[in-house]
Amino acid sequence: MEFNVFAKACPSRPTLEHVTGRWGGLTLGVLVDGPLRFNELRRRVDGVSEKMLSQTLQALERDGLVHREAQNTNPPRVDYSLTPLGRETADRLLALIHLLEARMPEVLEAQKAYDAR
Amino acid sequence: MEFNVFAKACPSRPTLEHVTGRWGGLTLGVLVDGPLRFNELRRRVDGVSEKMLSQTLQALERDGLVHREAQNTNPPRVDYSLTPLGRETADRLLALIHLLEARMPEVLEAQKAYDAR
DNA sequence: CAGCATCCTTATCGATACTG
DNA sequence: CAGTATCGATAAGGATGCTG
Repeated sequence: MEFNVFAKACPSRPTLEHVTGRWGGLTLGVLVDGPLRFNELRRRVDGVSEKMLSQTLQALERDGLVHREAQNTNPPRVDYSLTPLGRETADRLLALIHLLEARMPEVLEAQKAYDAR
Repeated sequence: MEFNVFAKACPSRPTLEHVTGRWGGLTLGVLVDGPLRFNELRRRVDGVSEKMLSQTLQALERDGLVHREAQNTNPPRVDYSLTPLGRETADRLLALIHLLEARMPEVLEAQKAYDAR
């Protein structure tokens, strides 16, 4: 079977959107450093709301990229971690993120030039 | 200077969003094969509307990832191509896309398992 | 702590019509 | 051909209150 994200109806496209979406990428990104709990994640992914983080984690879990482990204690404790596939995905994502971060001076330069026209 | 996409106000975050956004990534992805004209792009990025493609291209051009070359002929002809930075970015993006496409069976499997609970 | 439910505001998007 | 302008539907997102 062939998958192609460039095709409108390909099932790979929703998954790509989860991974590259506003919060999906950042969530995967912070999880490469190891498992994190819900509120820990919230703090690291600066700006994400409870609701969005929750939704994002569910989508990533459903895609098999994130593993959710709930301990039935009081207070409750839930650990989120990357699956093997999640880690591979996150690695590629971080390669992109690091490139962009490193080249931001160039980007800002281009923006200034564009706006000056 | 330090850039960090995980920080809410970092200027790198909008750029990451342009690159990983719904249409930005696909647009960069098809441009790796060489320069394309507007309507050619529209056809290849299946599902994108005129408006979204236009906006996407402007954002990518402003970030210095895409080069726009307009010829003042009649009918008009405009070629879009990747800048060197755009190409490096697209390469990383494609690495991610190809990984996901290759592993979609695994993803679909995980989704089925998730939904069955 | 780790969420879900609800409401409400805002941005996104697509469709349509139009221009140089 | 390569767009821009405008509008209405829809979805994303934030704030708040509540639960086990």
